[in-house]
Amino acid sequence: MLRLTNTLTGTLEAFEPADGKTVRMYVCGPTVHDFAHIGNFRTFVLEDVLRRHLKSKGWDLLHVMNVTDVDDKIIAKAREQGLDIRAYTEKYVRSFLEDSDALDIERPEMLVRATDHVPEMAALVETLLEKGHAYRDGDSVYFRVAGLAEYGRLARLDGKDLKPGARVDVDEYGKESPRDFVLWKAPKHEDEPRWETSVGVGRPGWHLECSAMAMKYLGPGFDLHCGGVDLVFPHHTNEIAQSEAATGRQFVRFWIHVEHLKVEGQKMAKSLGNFYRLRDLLDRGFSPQAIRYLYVSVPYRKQLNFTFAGLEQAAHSLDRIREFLFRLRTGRLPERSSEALKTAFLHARERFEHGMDDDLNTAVALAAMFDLIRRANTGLDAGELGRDLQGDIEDWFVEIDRRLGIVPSGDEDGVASARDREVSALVEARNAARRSRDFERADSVRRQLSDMGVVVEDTPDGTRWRYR
RNA sequence: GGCGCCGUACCCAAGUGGUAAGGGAGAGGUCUGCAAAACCUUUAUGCACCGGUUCGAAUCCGGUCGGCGCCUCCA
Repeated sequence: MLRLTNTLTGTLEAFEPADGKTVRMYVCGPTVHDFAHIGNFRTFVLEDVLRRHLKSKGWDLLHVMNVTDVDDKIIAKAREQGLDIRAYTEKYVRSFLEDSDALDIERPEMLVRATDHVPEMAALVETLLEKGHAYRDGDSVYFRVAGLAEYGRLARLDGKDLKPGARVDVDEYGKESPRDFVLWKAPKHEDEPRWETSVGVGRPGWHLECSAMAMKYLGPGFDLHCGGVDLVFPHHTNEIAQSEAATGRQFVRFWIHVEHLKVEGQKMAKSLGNFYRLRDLLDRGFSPQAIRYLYVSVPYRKQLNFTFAGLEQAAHSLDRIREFLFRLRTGRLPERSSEALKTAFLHARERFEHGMDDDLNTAVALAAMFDLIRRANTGLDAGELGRDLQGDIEDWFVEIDRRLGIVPSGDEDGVASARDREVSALVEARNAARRSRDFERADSVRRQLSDMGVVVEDTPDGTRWRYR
């Protein structure tokens, strides 16, 4: 049984899709005004882990992710560059998808852009106006929070504690109350992007797109909605308010929020010089998989302190997995395994699943995997791991990879290329030298291989090699 | 000021009343021509600190100190 912490109640609750079959899930995607940073990707990777876990439970998935491709920053930057917003954002949408692929993030069933759904948003505004939950000020439309008893429940605000002097957008002077938020913005400048819609000329407010698109594709009420913790208020709070005011029913059953990451103990900020995009880390020689491992190693509800030392540790942890699989695949194994080892294998698999079911406790899941690695290595040494388990264990690691995306591939054992044949010849030459006890020659070949990025290891079962 | 989270070994981290998982790093050892990998041993009588509840607390309660988040840009 899967249990997740629902922000709506603040407690761990058993989760299953309302219809028992298909999980309807909406995720707040990137605002494409710039390249996504490593903080964004922590959220997206952990949402991906959730997505994969839900699939493993046997449910179908309808996962919608939005791309916010119109907002103040986009408009300003596009204008600076003399581009229309579509042309401006295209580059960042593409880059987001490339980075997502590099991090092995699965594509949602639907990726939807705000600017493709303006009519739906306008329709939602109309409904809110009709029902008296919205009001006009000039060509702008605002949502009226007053009278909604439930407002702010998600963020645990009592609704009236707006800090005096808090930031209030200067163009929203037309609001009846500071708590109200804009649904539809009248154009401020001549060259601003605008849409002619049933509610008038202008552009949508921030929160509107998610309500409109989520309800269009997932229905007025659906199972799961995810995002970073910073979205709890105001974004998700306002999504709930406007959606439920329009439909009169519960918008989302489960809200899941991913904690932020810090960098070297501090908030990541351009002004602190600790702001990283994925590309920045790859340029420093870190693998996307090490980055993903670091994300996965800390459960989603805990702040992750991102450090380069931590990233190196993650890379080393990956090495341990890689070494084990290499040994498992290349070892000379007996026919049968010991009962104790079989039991340990089943126990590890169980513990992995229990960890994941317990609010996606990825740290426990990884611990279960490493326990099995240690136990299997011992078994390999003692000759108690047989061919009857070899395939099962390999299959399990394929499954772990399908679930967490953190298992190094076995590419080094792949189809022999011309280079592979060259390496094999050198390895054989080295062994010939070793047999004739010409260790100087043997070591010189080892150095040559090392320069080619090849690691050579001598084992009781013979010499094996792989690319570093 | 209001609401909330966190503080576990050198680093990361699990743990939600029953006597400290896991990973990385370090030290010693086994194996080994060398090297690597692997394995074994080792690194918290103690979980920020002080009290309390309890037969028993890292886990519950109160307080103190420290760090972080949100209170209309934010993943």
